[in-house]
Amino acid sequence: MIVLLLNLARIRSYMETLLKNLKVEINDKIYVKDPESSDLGKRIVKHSIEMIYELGFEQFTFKKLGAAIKSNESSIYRYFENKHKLLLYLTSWYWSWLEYQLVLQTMIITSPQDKLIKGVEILTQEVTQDSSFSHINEVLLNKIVIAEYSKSYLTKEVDKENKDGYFAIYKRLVMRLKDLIVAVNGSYKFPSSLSSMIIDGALHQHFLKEHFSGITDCNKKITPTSYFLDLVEQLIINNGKK
Amino acid sequence: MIVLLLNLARIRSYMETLLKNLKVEINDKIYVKDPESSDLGKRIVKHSIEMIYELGFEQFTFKKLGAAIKSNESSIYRYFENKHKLLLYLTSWYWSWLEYQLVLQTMIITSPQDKLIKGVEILTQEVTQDSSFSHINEVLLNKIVIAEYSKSYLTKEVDKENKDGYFAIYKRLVMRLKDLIVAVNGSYKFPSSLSSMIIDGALHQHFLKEHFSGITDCNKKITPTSYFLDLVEQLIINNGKK
DNA sequence: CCAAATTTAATAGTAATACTATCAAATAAT
DNA sequence: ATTATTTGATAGTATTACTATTAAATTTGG
Repeated sequence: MIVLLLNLARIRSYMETLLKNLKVEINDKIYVKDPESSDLGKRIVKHSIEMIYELGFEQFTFKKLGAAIKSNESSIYRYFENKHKLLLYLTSWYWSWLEYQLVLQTMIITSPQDKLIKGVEILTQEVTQDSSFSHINEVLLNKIVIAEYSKSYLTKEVDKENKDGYFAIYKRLVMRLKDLIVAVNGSYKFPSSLSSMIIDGALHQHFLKEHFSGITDCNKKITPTSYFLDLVEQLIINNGKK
Repeated sequence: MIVLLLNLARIRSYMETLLKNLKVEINDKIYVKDPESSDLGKRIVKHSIEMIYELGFEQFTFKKLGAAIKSNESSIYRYFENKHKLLLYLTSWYWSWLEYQLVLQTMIITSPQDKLIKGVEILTQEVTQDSSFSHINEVLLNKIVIAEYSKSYLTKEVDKENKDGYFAIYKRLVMRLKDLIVAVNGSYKFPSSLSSMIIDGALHQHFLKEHFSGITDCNKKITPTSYFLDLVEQLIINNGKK
């Protein structure tokens, strides 16, 4: 009984530590003023998600956003230097949210294999319901990440921005999946590449099934998740068992 | 002897058919005027490759290109509607060139496994030497494809442009690799997804090793090719043997 | 090889984008 | 209630992404 209580206490403390680290905390160099700190900031975030989803990143402008929220273009510049920084903010928020899902939902699983399977599921499935956070629509944000995330790092400024930590959350998430892979099969030679490929590849397969359906096996029935689960099973789990 | 001659004749005719289909022929809706048809057109292509490589696609403009080739901005618009179309042209050229490499270099291989291995090598390795085509630098073009290709399809116009056949060469190349996969292991459930993932994933891994080296196992010694070869060996070749 | 047709260069101009600056009005904090 | 901060409104700049026009240069066909 005492052992049980001690374990519970340990688990609780462990969870608290994790949850603290997992708060959606975005590098404050990404914004000029924290959009979470005001009503206007939250409206900027909320409506920018809707507008980028509808118009695409190229057609989206601060002027249009200003009109949509009945605020002024110049006010938006007080929160974000430019739309690139806003995209970095939104995608960082998304990866942070996904990391939170990953850690929370794998925490209670003890089997490394089941942990890995759950992890792959979380990181490759489509987001279908808008949960918890009031002003942020995760369903749309998932679609934005599929269509726009690569534009945030395929720039000439990537090395500088990487140094400034703008991609830290994304990279940490890749490393978490890598750790799950290594835990099942320590002898696999390319755990980091596999992890980064699963996360990026899932975005790509989701894109393909919507737009280039001829070059993917994924569709409404066969999900990217089932493809990547099969992949991981063959490469990591089955070989890990041997 | 006669049999041998007949075979040679058949092989030659087969090669001719293939080479005809493989001529770098780009959908003529991509350009206003064929850049191959004039000296100015070739200079536009040659220098746009150098400029996009140096400046990145966002900073590259027709005005700057005009200045670089000592020609006029308006003259460039007679060849390409806008820089997006120019990017489509360059990347189509690249995929066509790669397809040519793929078909030519796998043609003489009879073993399906060796064919697949060679195919994966061709489609995942870095381009290191500028061959054959006078005014097009394939080494730079490969780097442009790594850094910019996804921008050509991650747009709101993708479905329309896809219907117009702007991505046909790329998709055909994915299908060719898929065919190589199926030839080795017909029971693998996701040959198209694996093929598209290898081609896109190789670009991604090349990017990561240059800019986010922490989340890939690839580097100067461990190439993306060795990673993808191992993948294909485990998923397709070993299981195909069983 | 000369005239006609085509291509290219030069210039100008437009609408939109991506900002910056200024200042007044509204709101919140002490 | 006063002060500080935030927001809104207006204006302005440099650059981009084009289009239009016309003259000069080049190519081509008879």
